[in-house]
Amino acid sequence: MTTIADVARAAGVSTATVSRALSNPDAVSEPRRSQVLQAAKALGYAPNYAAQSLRTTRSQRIILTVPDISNPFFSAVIRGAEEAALAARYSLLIGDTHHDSEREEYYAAMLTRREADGMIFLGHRLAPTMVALVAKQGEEAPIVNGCEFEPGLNVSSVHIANAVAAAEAMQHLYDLGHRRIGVITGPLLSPISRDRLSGVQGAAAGQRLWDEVTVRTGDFSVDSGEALTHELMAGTAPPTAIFCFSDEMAIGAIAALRERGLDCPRDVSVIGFDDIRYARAFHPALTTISQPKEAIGRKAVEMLLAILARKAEGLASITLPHELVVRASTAPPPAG
Amino acid sequence: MTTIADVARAAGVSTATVSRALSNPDAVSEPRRSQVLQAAKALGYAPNYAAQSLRTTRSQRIILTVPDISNPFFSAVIRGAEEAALAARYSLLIGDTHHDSEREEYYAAMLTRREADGMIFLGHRLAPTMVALVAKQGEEAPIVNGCEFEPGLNVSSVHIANAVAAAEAMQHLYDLGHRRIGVITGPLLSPISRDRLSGVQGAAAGQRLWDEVTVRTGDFSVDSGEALTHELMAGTAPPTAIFCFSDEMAIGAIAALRERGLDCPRDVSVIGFDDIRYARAFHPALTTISQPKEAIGRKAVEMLLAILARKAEGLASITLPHELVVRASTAPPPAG
DNA sequence: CATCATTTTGTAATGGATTACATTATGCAC
DNA sequence: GTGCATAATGTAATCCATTACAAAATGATG
Repeated sequence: MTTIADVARAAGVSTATVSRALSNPDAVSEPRRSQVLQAAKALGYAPNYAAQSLRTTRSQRIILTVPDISNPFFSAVIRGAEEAALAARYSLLIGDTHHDSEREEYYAAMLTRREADGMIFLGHRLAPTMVALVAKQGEEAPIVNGCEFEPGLNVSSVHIANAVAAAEAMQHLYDLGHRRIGVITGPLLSPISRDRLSGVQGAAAGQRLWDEVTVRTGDFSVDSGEALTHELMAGTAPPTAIFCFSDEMAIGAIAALRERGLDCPRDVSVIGFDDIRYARAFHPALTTISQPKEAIGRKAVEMLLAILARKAEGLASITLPHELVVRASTAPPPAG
Repeated sequence: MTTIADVARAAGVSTATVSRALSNPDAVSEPRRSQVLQAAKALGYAPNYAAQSLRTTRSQRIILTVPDISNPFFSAVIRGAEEAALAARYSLLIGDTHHDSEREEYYAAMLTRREADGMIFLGHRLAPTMVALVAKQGEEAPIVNGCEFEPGLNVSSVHIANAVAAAEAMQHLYDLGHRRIGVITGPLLSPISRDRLSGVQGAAAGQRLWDEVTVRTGDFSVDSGEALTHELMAGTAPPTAIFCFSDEMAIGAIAALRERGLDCPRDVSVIGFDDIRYARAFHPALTTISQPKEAIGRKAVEMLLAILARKAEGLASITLPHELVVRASTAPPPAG
């Protein structure tokens, strides 16, 4: 491995000059600078990452944990984060937690070991190590929550207005003429689900139709959407529309309807949440709440970088715009 | 930050003993060991990653580059890789290249800087830095290719038998009675596409029906599947079945058929490739070639670790089993 | 109890870059 | 040409853990 000393020797200067020529060019006179650059190039020199990181106490890394990396919603967020990180010459370390707290803790420990300068977590749970860090460092703690917003955690976050979005989804169904609506939420441990449910309640109450809403708790998966739709449709007076808190569950819901010989949207409307990559190509194309996924990822990184640069002013909770995208999976209820 | 010296002081031993107690417990007598462990715990000590990495010249990191992280095929591979890496106490640095060679080079440079011990790339192109590394280190170069297999690259790889799989897909269509078949490939720069196309040719020639095959070159995206299907169907004597080299293109193909008022599989059968997460839930559920995505990721990591441990014996090119999954998007051609 | 082998522990060098501080070179004014 | 401010460069300490080697402790043997 070529070291800075090799370059220094080749260029006939000190290691200090090499270091400066590379990382702070203005501090070196032109002739030296090109000498150094040339020597570095000739030797194929690249600064050793560990040494640099040890000396500067900066890793230029961000650790991002996701509950499930193969979920296209999360992977879109990751994509945005990666982009923003790259632009700032940071790199992303990705941890798939599989919703498992042991893994969450494992990744959290990376901050302690200074493997990363900061952490972004997409989820609603904070590993004990991180809670301790927040307790100690307060708003200086280099932690940002993406997608969710749990005030008790005391960390900055980026998300959409989940309650508002959910209310809009409901209102869309009411506007189409639906009265009996089934709602399939995500786990109620997550604020995302609770917020959306509040929005549902608000919208329903506004129409004096809360009695006509049936709520079931899913887990965001296709399977749970499918199973719970069967449950909803099996009752007397089944709903004419189903609002799922994720597109995956909406896909499951539509599959269940089909299994029961029902057509979406003719017999039952379905509305999803997220606007994942396949929402448009699916048949029927999903009506859904579009989340600015890439932007959430980008913004989360930017917020984290601001904290790291000590430019953040207190905790921030940023709300990004969502959008109701009406496609083919919703329609007026069948006559009668 | 607490350092090893703090722990040493607190435990009344030397730093060497602390280091040993932590990373090589057998080398330390029982009483000391517990002294040290207790002190470390009390102080909340965790070894500094950069220092450790600098000293040992091991980063315990693997860099994995993907052309598009939000593609569920790749994210499933990543998931498998992450798992295997974690099991070996390595962590994964993920780089989304957006198919962009500059980014490929950027991530490749991480190896040079020793930010990672090895690299796995899902794609068919090797950045110049990596090519140079392979030229220098030969089969010792810590690089593994996932999904594709390009012999000229001289790196080990994990993949399925693409030609065989493609031939099986064609044979499935022939068995159903199809004669005129449209094929939508991926970019022919990638060996994956070329191999699959060879399989198609083999199967068609075996039936003496190569004349009846129409090939179009896509880019694996939903959009290209859609556009090229329109092209295929616009001709005189359009195909009765379409084989797409990715599920995403198959989804696009089915959408195009629907736009033309055609039903899949009644009027035209469609078969995909990959068996992504949504293949099953899509309507009609996709007939496709299932790739062992997680296993590819896992295996790639294992191969890389073997190279790093100098346990690999020469270049390896591992073929994992695929499977034709027949679902609802294929059926016999319409009568007449 | 002396001797030697074996464990255990400590001392200090090491990995490679950055940077405070010291030194030397350069430029400008008179 | 001298003196002084400023720019450029160099010397060496530093970041923190690991580990070769040296030293000390322990135990076994006769």
